[in-house]
Amino acid sequence: MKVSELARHAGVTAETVRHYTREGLLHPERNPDNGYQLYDQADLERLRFIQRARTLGFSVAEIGDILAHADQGDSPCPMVRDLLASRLPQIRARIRELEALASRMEQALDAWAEMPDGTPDGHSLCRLIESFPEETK
Amino acid sequence: MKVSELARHAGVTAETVRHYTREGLLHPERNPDNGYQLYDQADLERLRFIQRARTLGFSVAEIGDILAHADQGDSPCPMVRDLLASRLPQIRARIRELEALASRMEQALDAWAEMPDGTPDGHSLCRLIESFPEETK
DNA sequence: TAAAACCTTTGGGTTACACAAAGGTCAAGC
DNA sequence: GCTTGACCTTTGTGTAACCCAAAGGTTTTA
Repeated sequence: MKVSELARHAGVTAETVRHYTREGLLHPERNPDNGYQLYDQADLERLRFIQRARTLGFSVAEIGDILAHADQGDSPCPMVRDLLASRLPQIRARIRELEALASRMEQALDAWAEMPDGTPDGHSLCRLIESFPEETK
Repeated sequence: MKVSELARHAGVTAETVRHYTREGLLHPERNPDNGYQLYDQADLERLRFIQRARTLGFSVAEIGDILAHADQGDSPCPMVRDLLASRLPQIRARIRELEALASRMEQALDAWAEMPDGTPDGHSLCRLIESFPEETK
């Protein structure tokens, strides 16, 4: 398979396939006649593995490590468990941050509903934003 | 004030101040003797404005636009309202994405609790990940 | 006066690709 | 045989908001 063919089979763009190949996650052969990259069925499975791992939140670099371990015959499973377990609280923290942000945004829009637009006057750039309380952490 | 002084007053790093200056959000004068950037009280207020806007989710580029408008004497308030109103649903969408991700991660950790680690065997790289259902969207 | 502390600019790193450019390859139709 | 369109290659740039290192000048302080 050529780049685009593999990409089509997996539902990604050719650029994505090239990216994973550049990053060392896929190891295509080369057609000696034209230099084209040639992928086989195993690469397709590998690409699908990458996709599954991506939906679980693993980074491309992490998946590279996982694949490298597996390629050496070592079980990547303990690493996989650890990565996921340590990433989960980070995701939860990020969610809380975004929820706090959304609350601030809503609160601001609410408070601003009754405020008029102002013209910058040297003291105030935009009273809407200035009316917003500063962070106190 | 020099870079680090301004930074200290606002509780950010000197790098951040330099960044905003490079991006055109702050316009320090120059000490002709040594080329140092000189900030005044108005710059400190401006920096605090930037911080408030950042906590509301505005990007540095957007804040640059807001400040540029204000500097021209135009009220940036309508822009500010619009930006915030259109950003809010995006934030909510992002939250839902992350919640879905967190669910998948939890579900995976649960399911894996009873699974043994495996050794890659040519068919399987890591059954943990492979056991996870593919995305069907 | 020497060292510590701070200033400057330039350039590279982070994440996961997207995209454009310049040029070679290939299959199909005329 | 040749043109055209589709696809391949590599290289380099852009994204967001900074962080950090390097090399070299300046200021402050002991």
